[in-house]
Amino acid sequence: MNTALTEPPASTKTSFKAQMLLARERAIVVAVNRLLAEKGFDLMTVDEVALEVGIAKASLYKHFSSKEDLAAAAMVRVIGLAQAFLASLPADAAPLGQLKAVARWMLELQIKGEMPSLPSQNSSLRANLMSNKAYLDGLMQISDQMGGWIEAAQADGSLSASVPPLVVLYTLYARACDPVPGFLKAGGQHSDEEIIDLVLATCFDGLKTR
Amino acid sequence: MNTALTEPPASTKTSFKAQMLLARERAIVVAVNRLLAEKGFDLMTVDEVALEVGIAKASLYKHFSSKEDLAAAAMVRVIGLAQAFLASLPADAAPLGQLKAVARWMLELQIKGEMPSLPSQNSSLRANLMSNKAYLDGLMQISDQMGGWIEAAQADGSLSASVPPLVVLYTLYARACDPVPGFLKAGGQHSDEEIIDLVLATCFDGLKTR
DNA sequence: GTCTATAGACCGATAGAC
DNA sequence: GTCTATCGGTCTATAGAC
Repeated sequence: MNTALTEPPASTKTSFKAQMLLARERAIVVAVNRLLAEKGFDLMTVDEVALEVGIAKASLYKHFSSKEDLAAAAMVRVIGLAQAFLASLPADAAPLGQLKAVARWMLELQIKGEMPSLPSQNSSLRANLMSNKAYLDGLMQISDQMGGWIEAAQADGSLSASVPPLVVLYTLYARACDPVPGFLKAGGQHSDEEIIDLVLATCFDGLKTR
Repeated sequence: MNTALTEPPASTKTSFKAQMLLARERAIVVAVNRLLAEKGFDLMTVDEVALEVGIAKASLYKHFSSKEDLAAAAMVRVIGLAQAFLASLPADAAPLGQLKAVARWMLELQIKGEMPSLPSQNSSLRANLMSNKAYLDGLMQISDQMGGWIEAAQADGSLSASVPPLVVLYTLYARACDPVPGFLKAGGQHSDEEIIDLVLATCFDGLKTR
């Protein structure tokens, strides 16, 4: 056997343990993300999460002190994915194209069943999220970037100037929990790609004839 | 005293009792409707409903045999309201105008906090609703009527022909649970009327410049 | 006096927390 | 693996109508 593998330097020992913890934490968050997308916060049980990860429920509470914290971690993860996607976009593209790309990305995540959705009514959950710095900072950064594109797109005439930028931003965010893709998917008449194209078209072009 | 009031015909005796039952049933359904709009199905408790109506929980179960039945009754009520609204529309108006009117009606109901919203994930609830004839019949009738308008609007060129009618129908239905009005209302920058106009405009005209 | 409907205690199950 | 709270659902004693 390779001694480099069986006898790593002492410094990697703690690093290894830390990495295991990190890996398990990631696994937990991924599981929560999926369950949150599948059943929503209220119907997701902590037991399910532990079962899916394959660890004891008590171990969950070593990482996250409440069910709300679990959900918050999943939201922070998605925010991070969104930030990574935004950063991967070519900086010199047309602003309207950037906005469309973001909307498409959210719809793809949703239709793949990987978009966690929290009930907007649950106040304890909202309070928890609103005191989560990582979530708020990420959301703010995304909103700033998209806000810039929205203003640029209105300035270059591609986006309607009669809709306030905040309304545009919220309308795009709302694609993350749009029920229409799910309805269409259940209908079975369209492929996922067609569904996304249709929803994007109705969102940007409207229902009326152009 | 008026004997006509103190001594009604015998037939009104049972009618009076029945009317009281009916009135209470209506009160229950209205309360459920409000709570369903406010907190959603999962967070609404049967005790709350009983408290709001001012009757004992056991009395609730004289009228409705389960929490799912309560929710279904609220949905049937809203379906009935929608049917009444559709029937009140002038039959000779332009089809696009009819569709806009329906979307506006749904948004108004939602922004007033009177649109019950069920989690689309809860399967026991869905099964219950899907076996409710009154609900299904009402929904079908509404869909037929709106489907007719959609096809007419596409035929007269006012509605985009490149969007399948079913997608149009679902997109309009989705206004009932659109989170954008709630976000805008929380922002406090717009009146309810402005919010509805903005959401309707983005829905029918799209985000892009025309 | 009888009978119905009500109020409110009560039970079992489940889920979050430790 | 345990503890506790909560919630959906039921049971029983009682008040009031006839």
